[in-house]
Amino acid sequence: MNDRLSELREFLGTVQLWRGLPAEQLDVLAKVAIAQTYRKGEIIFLQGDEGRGFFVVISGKVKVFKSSPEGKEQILELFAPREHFAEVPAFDGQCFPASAAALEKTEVLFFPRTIFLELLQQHPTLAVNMLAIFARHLRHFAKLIEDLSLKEVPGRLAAYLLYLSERQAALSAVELDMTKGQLAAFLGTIPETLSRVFAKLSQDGLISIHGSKISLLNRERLAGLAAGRKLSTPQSTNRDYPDR
Amino acid sequence: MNDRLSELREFLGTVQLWRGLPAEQLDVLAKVAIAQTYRKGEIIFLQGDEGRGFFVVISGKVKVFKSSPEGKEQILELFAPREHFAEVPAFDGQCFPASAAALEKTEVLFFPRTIFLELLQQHPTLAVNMLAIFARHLRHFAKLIEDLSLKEVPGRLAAYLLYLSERQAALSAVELDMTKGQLAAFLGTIPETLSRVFAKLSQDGLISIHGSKISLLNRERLAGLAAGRKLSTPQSTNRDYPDR
DNA sequence: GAATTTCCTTGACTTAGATCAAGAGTCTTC
DNA sequence: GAAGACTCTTGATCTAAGTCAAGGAAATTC
Repeated sequence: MNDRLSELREFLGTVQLWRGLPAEQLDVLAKVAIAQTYRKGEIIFLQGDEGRGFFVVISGKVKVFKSSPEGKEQILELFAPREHFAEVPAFDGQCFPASAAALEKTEVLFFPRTIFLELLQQHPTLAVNMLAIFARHLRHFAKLIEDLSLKEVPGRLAAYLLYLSERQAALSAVELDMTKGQLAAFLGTIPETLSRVFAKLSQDGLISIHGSKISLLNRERLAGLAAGRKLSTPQSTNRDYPDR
Repeated sequence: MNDRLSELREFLGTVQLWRGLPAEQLDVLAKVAIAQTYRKGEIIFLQGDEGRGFFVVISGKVKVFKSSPEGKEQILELFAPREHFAEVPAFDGQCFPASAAALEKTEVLFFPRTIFLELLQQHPTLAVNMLAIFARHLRHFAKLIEDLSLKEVPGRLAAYLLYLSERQAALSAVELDMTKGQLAAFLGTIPETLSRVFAKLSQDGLISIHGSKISLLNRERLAGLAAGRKLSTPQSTNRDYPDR
């Protein structure tokens, strides 16, 4: 019994948000945390639901996404163990701005809003942690908006592959960290289109594909694509942007 | 001399971010603030520039935007007097994630990063103000991503018109708060397309247009469009979203 | 108040990407 | 290890929206 609690406390100490919190507070958190388990595909909350608190992933993987009436889906972010999501509704008390679902069997800890707000009052360091987290999300969203609005699918895919290669510290080959269908929803497209784009990049010799392993054969051209240049046009010098 | 300073102090007191700050601190801020003036169309900073601080609008209007090598532009947010922008780079010290330009003759106050961070340390209330501001931006970005990825241009326009009508507390007619060209960039499209969509909605009897004044003739169908339903399909009942 | 610039609209055309449909792999699961 | 269920690919077609081009309406400037 005590074991489980101290184990939990230790886990909480490794979570970004609670960094710098004294041990007694971690104990309090460990006691109020509500463990939940979700099966693969199960919904955790829906856009518009009342935001009663937020979640920390213990194991598994969670997608936070928007969906349209026609069933198309846009993944906003993915969360792995030790990461947390739905902090915004926990903070401002308004409804969830997106939905969340488990991509595989997933365990999370749920923290009710009230405890979160109390701690935020008492520990200024928490507010700074929180600001850093929000700032990261804002940068990520700004990037996503740029991709959706200004880049074509090949550019988005190229950018993602280069990002993966950086994250995995692998120059020549990367391993996709989700299914291609999920990647499509993450890049703002559909599986059919993504499949064709993979085929195209492969044909043009930029990558080669072996299941979920992708070899990056020409980083330079991939980077060009990611920067918004089309495949056909090798390079174009800078140009003026007339004020719209 | 003293007049200008006290005027400035008073102005700063009305800015969201500094809310709750004691008068002496406002004085300090008034002294370190650097006033800047920009002509219509002038760039304030470019994406990638080092983020040395942030800005409060005194008068005029500012757009924060992303642009592609081909010259297409996506406006992320617009800022009016008393609002501030570029808080994220001021907070995390990294480069600006987007560019900013004046849409008309604009006066701003610039606050160097260092002062901002100092105050943040000393006044926990500031961190909470800041969190509220970040939370608002995050919700706005999430909405923009949803619009870009899941809605067509007519839906985005309808949503914007309804938003304006709410903000202006006007049921029957709204006044556009920017040029149609800017609105196009705000909605993730180009002037030609927006113009056609305006014409379409007008033909179909949803709105009528008199310059920058738009009468909303059928809020219900506008709301349907904004929710992602197509113009042709009058309504469709809820449906399952198979897990992708 | 004429002139120049900026902004908006309309038309003809092109295209990226979505949709629909049908197979082909892969992976579970009993 | 066969059955079923996902997941991915490929082809044919459609369409929303971007591009190019040109004319008209407003608004600024001198």
